[in-house]
Amino acid sequence: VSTSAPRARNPRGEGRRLREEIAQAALDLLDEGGDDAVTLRAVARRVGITAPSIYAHYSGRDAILLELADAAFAELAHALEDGRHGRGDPADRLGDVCRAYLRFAREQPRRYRIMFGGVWDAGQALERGDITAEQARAVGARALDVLEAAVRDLGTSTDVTADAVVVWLGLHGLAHQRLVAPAFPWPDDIEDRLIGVLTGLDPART
Amino acid sequence: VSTSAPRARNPRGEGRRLREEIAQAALDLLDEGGDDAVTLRAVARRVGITAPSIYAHYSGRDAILLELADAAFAELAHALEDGRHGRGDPADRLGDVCRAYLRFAREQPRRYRIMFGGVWDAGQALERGDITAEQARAVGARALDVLEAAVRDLGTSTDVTADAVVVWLGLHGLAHQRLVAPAFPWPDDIEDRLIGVLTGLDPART
DNA sequence: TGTACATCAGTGAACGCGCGTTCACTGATGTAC
DNA sequence: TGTACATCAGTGAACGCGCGTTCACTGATGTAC
Repeated sequence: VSTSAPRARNPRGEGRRLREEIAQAALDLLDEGGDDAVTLRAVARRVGITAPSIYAHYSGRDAILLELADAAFAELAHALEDGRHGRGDPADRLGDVCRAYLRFAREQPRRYRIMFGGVWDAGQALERGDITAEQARAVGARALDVLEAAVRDLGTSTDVTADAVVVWLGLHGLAHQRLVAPAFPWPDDIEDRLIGVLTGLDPART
Repeated sequence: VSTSAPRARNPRGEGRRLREEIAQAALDLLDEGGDDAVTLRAVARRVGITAPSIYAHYSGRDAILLELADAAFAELAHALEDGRHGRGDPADRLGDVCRAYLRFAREQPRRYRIMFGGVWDAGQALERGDITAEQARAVGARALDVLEAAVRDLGTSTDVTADAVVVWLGLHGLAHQRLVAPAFPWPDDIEDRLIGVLTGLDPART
C-alpha cells in the first residue's frame, strides 16, 4: 500500500496488457513468498489495481497458479535440454541432466514447489474443469521426455519410460527434501552419490 | 455442530484427560481431511468443547501439529523395524524395509504428508521455540537409524549414513509423488524397479 | 462538424467465511478451619 | 457439622485478520450517423 502515483489505465484495446502485468506480479510474489503469497488481493495490490479487475483476465486464483506452474514446467524442460546437449558419453550426459534438475530445484525453490510440492491437485483441477485432460497430460511431459531420451542413450535400459521415472523420483526426493528440510545434515556428496546410484541402472537387475 | 448430548466435564483432577481427547480428535481430522482440516476450532468442535479450552493443554495450533508429526514418525520407525526383522539375506531385508516405508506412505498418506510434505518448517519451529534443538534432531532419527542398520548389513557401503540417506530420498520421491500426483501413469513395477536401483548400491562407484 | 451511443478498462463497496487468540467469567467440587 | 474459600475445568463473547467473489457503477475514448 504505497502512495506512489496512481496507475495509468491502459489505452482502449490494450486491456490485454494487464494480463501480462498480473502474470508478472504473480510470479514475483511466488518467488518472494511462496504460493501462499499469491492471493488475488496481493496480486492486485502489486499491480496497482483492484481485485475484481483480475476476473477480466483470469477465472480466479487457481487459474493464476496453474499458469505459474505451467510456465515453471516449461522452464524446467528447457534447463534439462541444456543439460543434455553437453559433451561427453551418454552416462555423462544423463548425469548432466540430473544435475540440471537439481540445480533448478535449488535455485527456484518456490517454483519447484508449485510444480511438484502438492500445492494444487491436478486430478481435482481436472474435475472442476480448470484444466483439460490434454493439459493434465502435457504438464511435465516435456521435461520427462528429456530424461527419457537421456536414459535411452545409455542403451542399458529395457524399459526406458519406467527407468526415466525411477531417475526422476530419486531426483525429486532430494530436490524436495532439500527444499522442505534444509536444516537436515545433508552429506556433502549427496548429489553425486544419488546420481551415481540412479544412473548406475544395473542392466543385470531388470 | 450436532445436537448430541453436551459433553460431561472431567472430574476435578482429571483435566489431563482432555489432552488425550484433543490429540485423538486432531488425529481423526488429519486422517479424514489432511493437515488443513486440523484447525483449533475444528478440533474443539470434534471434542465438544470451545476453542479456548485447548490452550490449557497446547500452546496453540502448531503444538498440535507438531505432536501429530512426532507420533507419525514413531509409527514409521516401528513399521520399518518390523520390515527389518523379516527373514532372508541382508539385501532382502533392506528391500523389506523399503517396502514397509512405501506401504506406510501409501496407507497413511495424510500422516506421511505432515511428516515430509513441507507442511511445517522445523527450522522455523526451532527459531520460535516451539521445539528444542534436541527434538529437531530426534525427529525422524529413529526411522533413519533402521534404514542405516539395514544398509550396514549389506556390507557393501563405504558410507553407511550417506547411502541410507540416498535410499531414503529415493523412497521419499516415490512416496511423495504417488501422494500428490496419483493420476500420473505410474508403471506397474515402479516400486520393485526403484527398490532394485536403490539397493543395488554399486560398491565399485563409491 | 457535431452528437448520441457503444465499448472498454477498470473502480468501490460489500458479502460471508473461518481462522487464531484474548479476555473476563462461571459453576461445580474439594479442602481447611 | 458447618461454612468460607481456593481450585479447577471449562464457557461465551469478542477482537481483527485477509481471503475469494459478487454486484452495480463510472468515466474516458472511439465510432456511426
